[in-house]
Formats: sequence, structure tokens, C-alpha cells
Amino acid sequence: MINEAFAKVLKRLRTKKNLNQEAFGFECEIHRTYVSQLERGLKSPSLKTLYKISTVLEISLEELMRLLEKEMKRVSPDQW
Amino acid sequence: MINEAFAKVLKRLRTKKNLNQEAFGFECEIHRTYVSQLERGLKSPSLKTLYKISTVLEISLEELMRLLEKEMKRVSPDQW
DNA sequence: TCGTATTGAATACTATAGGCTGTGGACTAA
DNA sequence: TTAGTCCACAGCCTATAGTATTCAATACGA
Repeated sequence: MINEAFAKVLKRLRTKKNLNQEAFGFECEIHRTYVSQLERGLKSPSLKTLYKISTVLEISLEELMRLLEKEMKRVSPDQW
Repeated sequence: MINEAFAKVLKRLRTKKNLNQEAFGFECEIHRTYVSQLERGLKSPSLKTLYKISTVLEISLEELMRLLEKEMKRVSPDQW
């Protein structure tokens, strides 16, 4: 499901930025344990949170969603 | 802010599909009063909800975010 | 003018997003 | 061994997403 795909994308982009969960959370102004939950696919971030995250990752929301949908296709191409 | 921009995009795309708030909500499996709240910029939808909405609108999340960011630039280009 | 369709808006409620504290495990270095 | 880093994970809390009900305002056609 979509949360799992987002989890993978987020973890990949965050580590690519050489930020640990705590540092990333600090920059996004979200809690480190919530970052952990997002990267485990346990929560579904709101649009506001997605926007904060994309800003810290220095990519557009459009690009973030592109990567997300690519990841979803990779995991279960039949649903598309 | 981002909710206001999303509100405008949603209303525009929904009416373009010739669906009233109730019919649209039914298809998205979200409540009609919540559609109303989204179109007034009062709420920030979760990723799951965004996904449902994009499916009913028959556009990708990527495209939806592209339109959203375009709308944000239109309203306040200085913030970008 | 009457009825109906559509939406805004207020309120109250439930579900979940998001915060905070702490524990413990895996790993690395001193 | 000991300390430090990073993260999974649990529990509990608050904020807000999302539901449900109701009423008012508006527009439009019969």
C-alpha cells in the first residue's frame, strides 16, 4: 500500500542527504520518532507534512510523488 | 498556504468532472462535508486521501502536485 | 411561489496524525 | 569492557483529519 512505498522513498532520500532521523526531523520540524514511523509505513503524512519534507529534501512535491508512484509500480505493477 | 491552494485545485478539477461534492465524496469514499472542508482550505488531507482523490480525478499524484505547486506560485510567487 | 438541488457552515464525535519519553538492540570505536 | 550513534519499538498524550447531523442561504426550474 501507499504508506509502505512512501516509507521506502523517504528512507532512500533521507540517507542520500546524509541526515539521520533525528537531524532530518529537526529540519522538517517533525519529531524523530514520527520520522521513524513514516519510514516503517505506520503513518500517512498530511499534505502539510509532505510539503515540509519535500522542502528539506530539496525536491518539489511533484518530484516526490513521481518517485512514490514509481516505487508503487515497482512493488505491485498489477494494481496500476 | 498550501491548503488554500489545494482547495482551489480540487474545486476546479471536481467541477470539471461535472461531479457535485456529494457525488465526488461518494466516489472517493470520503464524506461530502469533508469535501466541502477541503475546498474551503480548512483541512490538510493525508497521503491516503490524496491518493483516493487523484484516482477519482483520473490523474496521477504527480500531476496533482504539479497543479498544486503551480497554484501556489500563482498566489504567492515570492515565497518560492 | 413552491419545491428541490447544491453548498456553506456550526457542532459534536471518532479515528488517526504527530509529539514526547523512555528502553533496548545492533554496531562501531576507544 | 565501555561509551556513543542510530534506530526500532512501545506507551501515552495532544492536535487534527475525517464522519455524521443539522440548519441556513442561494439558485434554479416548474
